[in-house]
Amino acid sequence: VSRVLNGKDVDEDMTRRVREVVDELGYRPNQLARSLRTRTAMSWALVIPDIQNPFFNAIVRGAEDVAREAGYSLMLANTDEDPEREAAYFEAIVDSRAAGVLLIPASERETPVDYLLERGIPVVALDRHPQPDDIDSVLVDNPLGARLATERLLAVGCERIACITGPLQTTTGAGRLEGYRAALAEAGREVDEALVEVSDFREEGGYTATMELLALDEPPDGYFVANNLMAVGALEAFTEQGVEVPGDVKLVSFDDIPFSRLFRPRLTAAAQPTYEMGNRAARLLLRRIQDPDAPVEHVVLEPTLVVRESA
Amino acid sequence: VSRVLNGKDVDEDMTRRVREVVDELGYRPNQLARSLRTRTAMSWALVIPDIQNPFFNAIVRGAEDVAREAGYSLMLANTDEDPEREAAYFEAIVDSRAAGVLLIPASERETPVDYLLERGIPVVALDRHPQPDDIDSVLVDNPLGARLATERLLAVGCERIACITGPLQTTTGAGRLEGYRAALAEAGREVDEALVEVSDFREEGGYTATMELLALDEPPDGYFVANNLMAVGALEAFTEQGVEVPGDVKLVSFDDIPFSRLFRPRLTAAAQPTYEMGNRAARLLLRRIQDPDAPVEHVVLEPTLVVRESA
DNA sequence: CTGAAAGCGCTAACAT
DNA sequence: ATGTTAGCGCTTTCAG
Repeated sequence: VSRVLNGKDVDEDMTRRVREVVDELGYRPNQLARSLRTRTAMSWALVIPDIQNPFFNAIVRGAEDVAREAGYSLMLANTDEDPEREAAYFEAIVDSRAAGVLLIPASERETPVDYLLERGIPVVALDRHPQPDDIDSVLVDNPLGARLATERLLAVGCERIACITGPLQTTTGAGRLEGYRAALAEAGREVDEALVEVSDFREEGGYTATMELLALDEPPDGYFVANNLMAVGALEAFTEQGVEVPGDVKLVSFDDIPFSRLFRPRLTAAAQPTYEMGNRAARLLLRRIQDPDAPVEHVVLEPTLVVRESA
Repeated sequence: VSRVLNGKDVDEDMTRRVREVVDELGYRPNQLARSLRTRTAMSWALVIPDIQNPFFNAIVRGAEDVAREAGYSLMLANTDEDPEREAAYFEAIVDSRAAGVLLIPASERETPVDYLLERGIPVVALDRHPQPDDIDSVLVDNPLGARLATERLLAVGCERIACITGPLQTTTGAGRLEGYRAALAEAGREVDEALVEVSDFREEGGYTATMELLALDEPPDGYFVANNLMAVGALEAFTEQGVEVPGDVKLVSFDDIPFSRLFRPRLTAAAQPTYEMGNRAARLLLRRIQDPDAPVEHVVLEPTLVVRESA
């Protein structure tokens, strides 16, 4: 029976007979026993840091389609940006003998990718790059997106452009600040370090940073905010302080927000190709499973500027 | 070793000795083998219909906290409102011998809850109620929420109040329409059937329904829209047609939307206690696992009206 | 090509 | 209280 169901060499008669009985009995192999024996299961895990961040949710879609088509079921794990929870999920993933993991690391330094690798589970990194960078990855060109955003602010006539970025030890935080600097340099502007805020990619952080910038003697007239949540925080600060966008100041964010066309103002943003990111990562994982020795691949996707009202 | 690790009767000496060696070797039991033997695993599945709908995402949080505390890992499955995908996930869930399932059914009629139940996996229904209603469930009081919403529209002086609801074969669609009717009846108003639109809980559907209502000879001056996505669609229709909210018409939606305070206009809504829903459902599941014969419980939570700008 | 037997790593039942 | 054995349901040798 095992041989028939797994498509090994069996003659036709046998095959037919087995199939018949299988159908009749509605027999389904016990996958647990199968996994115990083969040491692998037909499932993938997708580890995301924040189930409530629409950016990550959009990535899921792209991965799902590939997984389903290849016959894998995709289980999601929400780490809440907490390395401890992430570690707990890693254990559960190993326990389940998942065939592979799509990982958006909670932390670039603490995330124990090796724990999975050592146990034979291939990992593809998404959005952020965990420490040992010898695994497949799909990232977005962060400096490019930041440059597009900053250039837009320059183009609409901003003189003093602020940058609210995330933690500098993250690829995203550092890369986006880098792009901002590059854009200003190219335009022959000097960077006023007082206008650079290193925050935390959270709504609250964006709010606080904006309040600080607003309190400056010479406040900025343009804001590049390095992710969606912080942009929301910035908008709140503006509303609270009666600052009009795009009247008084302009703003460009990184990451799009669903329904953002209903915002006041509608946000101009460097949008990431979220579906594509999930899709490519899943395809990398598939390849890695089929050919463990394939050369490591680092895919870099390009963000695009979506111009709306805010700048 | 098995006995020590599972806390059976063993004397101290033995326990200590085993523990020592376990630590030294970094031994971790193979959960697959364990599950094969015990026919159950320390994991739960949470099945949601749309990973991009913030309402469902918020529910996840409440469930996670309970699961983690009780030592279960929570795996998410996104069905995309598709009964076929849902069925595929059900198989994967059975295969994994999950200890229980938190289910937001993709369809109230087609969802094969029995498939899980027959295989000994307890199920708690959330938000929607699948056909055989002899399982634990956590629902929101849909009629009440709709009444609160409609009463608000009455209170702000609306004369012709429309209702855009979801499919009537769903508890949510039917219940919300029911509450709308009840509120009007209580106020001594007659329901103009031309103002009742049965749609599909999607953005597109909300848009279309609103366009139809707008085209009426005597268009409504108040809109009760029965979920968040359709409210977004309605807002789009208004924007497109140059209808001002709350100037020209008022609107109250069901379900809150994250960041909706940044909307133009900020939405007044009957908000569901999402965290609480996930939390209660998870606690019901826990109880059901510990005591399979406990009486079936149907929890009904109350929505609250959040008044903002739109009505 | 097929039948038989061993064994994946664990727990539960049976002895002692 | 502990040592021993059988067996969960599969796949993979090894013979034939």
